[in-house]
Amino acid sequence: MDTIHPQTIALIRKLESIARLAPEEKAALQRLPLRLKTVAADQDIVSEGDTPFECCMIVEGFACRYNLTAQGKRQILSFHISGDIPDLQSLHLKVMDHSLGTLIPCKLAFIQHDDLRSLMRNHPRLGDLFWRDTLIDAAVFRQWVVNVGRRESLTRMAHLLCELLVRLRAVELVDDHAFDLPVTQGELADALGISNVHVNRVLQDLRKLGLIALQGKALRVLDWEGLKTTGEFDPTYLHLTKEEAL
Amino acid sequence: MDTIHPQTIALIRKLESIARLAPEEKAALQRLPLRLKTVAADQDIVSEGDTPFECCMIVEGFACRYNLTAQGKRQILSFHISGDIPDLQSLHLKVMDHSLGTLIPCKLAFIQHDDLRSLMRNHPRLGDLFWRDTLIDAAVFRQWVVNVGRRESLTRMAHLLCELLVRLRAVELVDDHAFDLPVTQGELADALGISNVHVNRVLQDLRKLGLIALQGKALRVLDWEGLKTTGEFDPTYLHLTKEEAL
DNA sequence: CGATACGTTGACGGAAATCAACCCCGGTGG
DNA sequence: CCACCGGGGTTGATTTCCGTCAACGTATCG
Repeated sequence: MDTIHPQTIALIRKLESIARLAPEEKAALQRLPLRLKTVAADQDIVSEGDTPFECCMIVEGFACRYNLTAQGKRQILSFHISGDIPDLQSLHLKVMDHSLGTLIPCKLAFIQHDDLRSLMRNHPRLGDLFWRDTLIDAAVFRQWVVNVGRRESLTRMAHLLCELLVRLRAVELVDDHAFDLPVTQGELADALGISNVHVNRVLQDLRKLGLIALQGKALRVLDWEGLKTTGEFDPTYLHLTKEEAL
Repeated sequence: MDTIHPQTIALIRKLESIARLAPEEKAALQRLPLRLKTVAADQDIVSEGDTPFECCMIVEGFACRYNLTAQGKRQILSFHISGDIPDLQSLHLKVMDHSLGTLIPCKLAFIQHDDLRSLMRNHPRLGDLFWRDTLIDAAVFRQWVVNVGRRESLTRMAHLLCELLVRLRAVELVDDHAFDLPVTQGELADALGISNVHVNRVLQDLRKLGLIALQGKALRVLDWEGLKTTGEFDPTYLHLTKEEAL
């Protein structure tokens, strides 16, 4: 019951990227009861219409939230990485209005709503912090609205890559501007609201501009300043504590 | 200090559309200290980069949150109506990552962060309710991502009109499928990520299909079922307590 | 009553979708 | 061991939706 769970390291690292944690808060997080699960690629973790009684923390892997239109088109709403709790909103919104699925095999840790609630009762600052986390979530959605609504496809792609780099770096998954991008071009297309064919062309353009190198799933940003400029990227909306200028 | 403020009626009505309120909670809301202000059309209430110390409640009028791209294009992120507190997120996100502005002259009521915090301390259920409100906010952003990313312009417009009708009806601003839409076509364009010329054509298409009547700012939905169908509209994401089927 | 903002219409152009091959590569099974 | 298969990536040809430009109509207001 009071076991310390190493899987919470990812969560703590993520939360520390958006706020300070007191030692006793970290300890309380580490004692959260977890239900561990490994899930294959392309599986729903939670589906639209579900009424979950627990939240899902990504320990390792790559997941996304998405919606399907009546025409059967998919729009990916956000990508999620180690330390994220993508369905934290289910604490206060009973019915899922979108789905959460894996993109590659994932290690997950489920946390009961009740356990989260008592944690927040005992540690009000953690309650505020989780609220803050969902607010940052919303800020990211806002940027995505701008991205798909008002930016041309090259800018869109650059912006997405910038966001991923900064978020991955915050949880130490970036090695000198290089990181793993384990998604298909079709999935990028569904995130950016463009076609998979066009994703291919835009990625080539970014390569020709000398901004990125991409071989297989290995992405290296060759010109960070240039990528930020073409992506019109300003990390303010991620509300990180240490401004990761770099 | 313990004055009862009639301006909170709008807020209470809005909160009651997404949860039940206990009498003492309503009373506490009515005693919130307010700073009233009237603002002309097309004025920023809060601007990107600001660090507000208070939140803004719309008593009457029509406002929007928006962002500007490097190319000077505007993307409207959400519309806000009577009872909304569009910048509630500033409680936990110090820096505004977008702007909040009026679309028509508005009556506003500002509430100090500190007053909100003590309100939530004394009434934890209200704290949860405000959190819930920001989560619904995020759900609306998600739908907008889908709308702008994966729907064609006619569907997009229909979806937006459906959302506005349901939200306005929840605060009793709809009279038998008719309501005031006090925004220009250019503003609709900035919300939908299309051009103002195209907005004009899409609105004409909706009229030709017999779905809406629009003269000046007066919008009447002639075929609600038809509009919902062409807009692929499912109100679940608004998380209203009484499902406004109608 | 002119100034100005908003709405409407038509002509034209362009960014990206769609369609259709084809390639490459890893996995599987005969 | 190699043939087959299928998913993902790449490329070119064609189409389409929507943007841009430009002109004109209309309404509101100081």
